[in-house]
Amino acid sequence: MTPETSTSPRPMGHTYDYPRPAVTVDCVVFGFEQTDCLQVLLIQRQLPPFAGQWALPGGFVRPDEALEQAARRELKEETNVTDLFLEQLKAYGQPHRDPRGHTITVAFYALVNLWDHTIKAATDAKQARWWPMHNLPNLAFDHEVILQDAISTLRTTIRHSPIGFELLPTKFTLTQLQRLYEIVLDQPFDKRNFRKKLLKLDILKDLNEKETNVAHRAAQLYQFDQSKYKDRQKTGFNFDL
Amino acid sequence: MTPETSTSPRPMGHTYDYPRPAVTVDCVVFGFEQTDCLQVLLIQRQLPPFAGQWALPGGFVRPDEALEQAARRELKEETNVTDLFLEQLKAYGQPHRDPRGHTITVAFYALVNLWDHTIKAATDAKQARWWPMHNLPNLAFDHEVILQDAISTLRTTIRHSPIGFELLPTKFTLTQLQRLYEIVLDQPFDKRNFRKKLLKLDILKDLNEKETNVAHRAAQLYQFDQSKYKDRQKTGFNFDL
DNA sequence: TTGCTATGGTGTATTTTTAACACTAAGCTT
DNA sequence: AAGCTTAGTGTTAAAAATACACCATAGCAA
Repeated sequence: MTPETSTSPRPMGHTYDYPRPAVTVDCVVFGFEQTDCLQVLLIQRQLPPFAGQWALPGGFVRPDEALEQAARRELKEETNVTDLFLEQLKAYGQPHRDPRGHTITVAFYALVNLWDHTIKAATDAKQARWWPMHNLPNLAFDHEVILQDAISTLRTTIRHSPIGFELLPTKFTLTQLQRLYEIVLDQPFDKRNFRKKLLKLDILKDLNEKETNVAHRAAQLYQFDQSKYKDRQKTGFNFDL
Repeated sequence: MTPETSTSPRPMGHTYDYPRPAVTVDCVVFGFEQTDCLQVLLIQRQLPPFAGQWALPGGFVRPDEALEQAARRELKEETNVTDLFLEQLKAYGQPHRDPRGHTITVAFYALVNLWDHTIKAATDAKQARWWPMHNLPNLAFDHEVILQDAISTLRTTIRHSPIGFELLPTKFTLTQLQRLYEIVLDQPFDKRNFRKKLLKLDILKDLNEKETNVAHRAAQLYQFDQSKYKDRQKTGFNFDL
């Protein structure tokens, strides 16, 4: 979400020779669940404008704070999520996107895996919860636009760069990986071809370890091998799934 | 470039409850010349900080001005370039990137064709000129970083989306197009394969018209056909050169 | 213990795409 | 008329993408 007006104690004014827009950061946080759907983390606004409406987590950039740092801080404050994959999406600066006045927001998108991270909803007076992509509430500000841009960027990026693993537990099966791609790209893949292709990339480490507690044949577990990936990159190789 | 401090008459102060970073836009303008090299448009700073140094054209975002609009305005003011292809690159907000204080810049990259546009250098007190990519001067602020990011984005984007045509005259030959790709991607292409691939995409209009005033066999002229391209897109087709 | 259910895991044949490669054609210059 | 310079064209071999169906194994229930 974008600026609050009265959360912290009111300091004295800050004066500049020329008018300045306000600057915020907002985060589109994607999560993936075995429920087989992509989810987005939203918070419910407590204060006007758009009080009661759902919005992207975010807030003001502080003095001398880097943009990414601001995004991580706000995410921690509002949703208690830390150590996630975070990448800049785009800056949005339409003059009337915030009814309180000219506000520029720098949007980020983030990927978390819901196995390792448990989101503590409702910190402060703000409620945070996951929403399935298919069934989103109305969003405050221009956050619908930002969210759509984020999905579109996620789709493009996941095909050209191995970021999908960020949405899975460290140890995963090839079927889980395939599901993830099918859901994000909304497109089915052939099981045999998918496995062939991925194993041929030679960026997965076979853990010689199997799933447990499943009511069927246990699947082999794999792990994304970052160092293998970097080696392969040097040899002019493309991920391109 | 980034903020000036004393260009316009000094208005009275503007006061806010919380401190705000300054917000600017900067543009990486790419041009392509038959000299067979990619060029970047830079301006020479007249005022401190970094007076005398070369920098990306840019400046403050005005109140209630959209980001892209600000970028276009600054480009026109500083270099007299209008009507160009302009796309947002990234926002840069490292706290000390501007010695005058916390300043966030939203960078854009632009493509112009040097046949149709003639850049009027030296408007105002600022000098503007094209620099070949291989031989750039030192740049002010963090503009080297921005420029490198822009090239890298240009390389990626030109391979997946038909933006290369923006750097060529409306009517061009297949050889010119191939040169452009070779220079931007710094990679040779096989003449026959390149032509086959491009013609097969079916997004070029054969103009039934030939080059003139050349000291050798005249080449066929083509034009990028945007409507054909959009039709093809609908059929789930990828540019992917 | 048997068999039912659910998911894991594997290979081959066909088509499509990519890559490598060299000569003739045409227009202008001298 | 010869020579220079760039335009324009087709084939073959290798690699990659696609389409497709059955047996294996673990847990659970009868």
